[in-house]
Amino acid sequence: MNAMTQPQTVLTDEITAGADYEIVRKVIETISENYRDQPSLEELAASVNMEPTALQKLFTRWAGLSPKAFLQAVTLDHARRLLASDMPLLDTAYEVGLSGPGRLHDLFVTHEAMSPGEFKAKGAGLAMRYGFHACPFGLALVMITDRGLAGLAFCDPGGEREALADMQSRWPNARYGEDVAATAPYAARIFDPANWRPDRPLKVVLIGTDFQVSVWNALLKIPMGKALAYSDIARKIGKPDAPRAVGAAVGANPVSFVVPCHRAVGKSGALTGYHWGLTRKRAILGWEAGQLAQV
DNA sequence: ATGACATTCTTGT
DNA sequence: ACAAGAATGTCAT
Repeated sequence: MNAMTQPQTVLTDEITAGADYEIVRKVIETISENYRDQPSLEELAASVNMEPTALQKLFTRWAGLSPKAFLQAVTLDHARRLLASDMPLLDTAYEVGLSGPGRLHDLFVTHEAMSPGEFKAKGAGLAMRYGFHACPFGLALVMITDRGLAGLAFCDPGGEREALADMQSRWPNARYGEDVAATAPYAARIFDPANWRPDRPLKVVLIGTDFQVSVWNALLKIPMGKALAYSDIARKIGKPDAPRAVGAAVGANPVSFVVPCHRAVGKSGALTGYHWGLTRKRAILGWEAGQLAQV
């Protein structure tokens, strides 16, 4: 009955990309459940009924990392190393210095917060356009206003309606309309590192409470390939005793991936929760490790 | 390793 | 206004 609300926007090549992610996702799941046992390529391939070489190729093309290297990247030790680097992340002016070595910079964004009045209206008078697009982590729901990107959510094929409802509940009074042509350029820019350039920053509108916006700001200053503990973020925004509230605020981030909520981890380096699924958090972290490895 | 609880902010009633 | 919940952290077993 809801067939009409299922957007028929997925092109052929995007469908195969989605199917690939399904396989990759299963493998990642297997890896993260048994990473202590160091599952071999053969075992992983068997778990998804594939030839080892085929899986190797698919996985590497997807992540820029072999399954074995990926296994390394989601290990506790690795996350701990990301934390251990004691460079003064949040004290340096992040916007200026990063244009240096080729592709080694992050997605650049300019962001503005919504005025308190607009926030209180829960999106009233806001025209929200949205579209679903294939990305390396499944399907991405991109939502934009005329002031820039306002929302980014993830789902698996078939979960479109649920993801859309999740996002709409955040701004119940906004008007919504599907507009894939308008959102497609955003998706292309966000998920292709080749388009991450300071001269073409991405416009983002942050819609949230003061506390939430300050947390999201802190997240934006974590460079790719680094991570911060929730308690560290709490300290950085001047609320050292509120790590749990930080966790809640991170989880409420409506623009996932662009605001790198996946770079917040537990103090021990353990990957804790993720609104769109812990597997996806691992996938994103592994994918970022692959991007860095390609430089 | 496991579990209780402390502490802060958001949200729905 | 109040109570419950949240993507945590810590301390005691």
